[in-house]
Amino acid sequence: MKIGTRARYTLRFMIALGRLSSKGEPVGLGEVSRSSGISRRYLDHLVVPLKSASLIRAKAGRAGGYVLARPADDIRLGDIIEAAIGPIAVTECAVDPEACIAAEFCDCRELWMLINRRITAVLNDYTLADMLSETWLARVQHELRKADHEPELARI
Amino acid sequence: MKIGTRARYTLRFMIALGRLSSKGEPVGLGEVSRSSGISRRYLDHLVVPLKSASLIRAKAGRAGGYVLARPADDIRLGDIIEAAIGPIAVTECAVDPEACIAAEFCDCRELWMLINRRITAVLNDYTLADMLSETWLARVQHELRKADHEPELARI
DNA sequence: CAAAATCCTATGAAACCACTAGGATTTATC
DNA sequence: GATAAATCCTAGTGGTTTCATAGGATTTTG
Repeated sequence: MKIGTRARYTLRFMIALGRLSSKGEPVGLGEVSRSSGISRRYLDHLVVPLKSASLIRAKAGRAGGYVLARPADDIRLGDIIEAAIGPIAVTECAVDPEACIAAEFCDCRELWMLINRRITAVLNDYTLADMLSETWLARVQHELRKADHEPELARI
Repeated sequence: MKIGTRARYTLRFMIALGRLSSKGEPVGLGEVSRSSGISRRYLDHLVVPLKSASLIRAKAGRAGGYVLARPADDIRLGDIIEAAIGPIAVTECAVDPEACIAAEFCDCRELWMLINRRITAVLNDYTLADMLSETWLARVQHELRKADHEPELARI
């Protein structure tokens, strides 16, 4: 039930890239490394699946680097996470009904499916642009309060 | 982002126990093993944290076994899962604000918190009694359709 | 006492994760 | 065309966690 550093760092990378490449100029991994605190060598890895998924574009050679392949508001957080670690599937059976070997014993499948949906719902509701915007924090904190059933508890 | 067999088997164990011990008689692990398809030896392990969390009670010796320590409608699914694998925390920082070392770089904490809340919300909304009831499947499938924004798609 | 159960400790195999490393290739600039 | 700066490709390692089995000690009831 953990989200590993792979997914977390990948998201942080995309946020950093979104900030640094706003002018459309390629950004080198060295610069991203400095501004995100992720080791240059590790970034090398994170970048591969993002490229395969066409979320970023690379320009090789001197003065090369990476750019977002699409506008940030067209990149859902789920796209990023799935590129990093594959499809969201808290269990096999949550995603593939056939994968449930113990169907005769086990009534848990719909529960795992429900949890899976709740996670993907969050990830699909927000885009990279949302996380880059000024109002991001306020928006999520508002959502958090709704979940809490604690309406209107100002914290600023 | 996986829910391991530990948590899944523990839940299945509790469901099986709930069914078998409805009369308040202790149920042996041998019987649970047969009816749940989980190896007797492995059940031995799953049972320990459930007992520590006072979700089940053991009666040792001949004709001993386990019983639910409370009525099933007083046992939330979250209680079971947390007993099995500890607090739900998709990331450290989602649960402990201090755990975020990279706060200066990273704006992801509220996102992980939100996902964490969505998961615990499901787990706290339902009880073991819900999963034991006849209407369980229909209820969850209804929830799933709501999430889909596919209102009223009958499937029976 | 003996059977049937819980209870305790250990261990091994496998998978997964985080990260490092070396070096090949590409390409803009001089 | 050489060079520097970047991407790109392939390995591999150390550590942790997880899944599961096993042996045997202890408890308690018939």
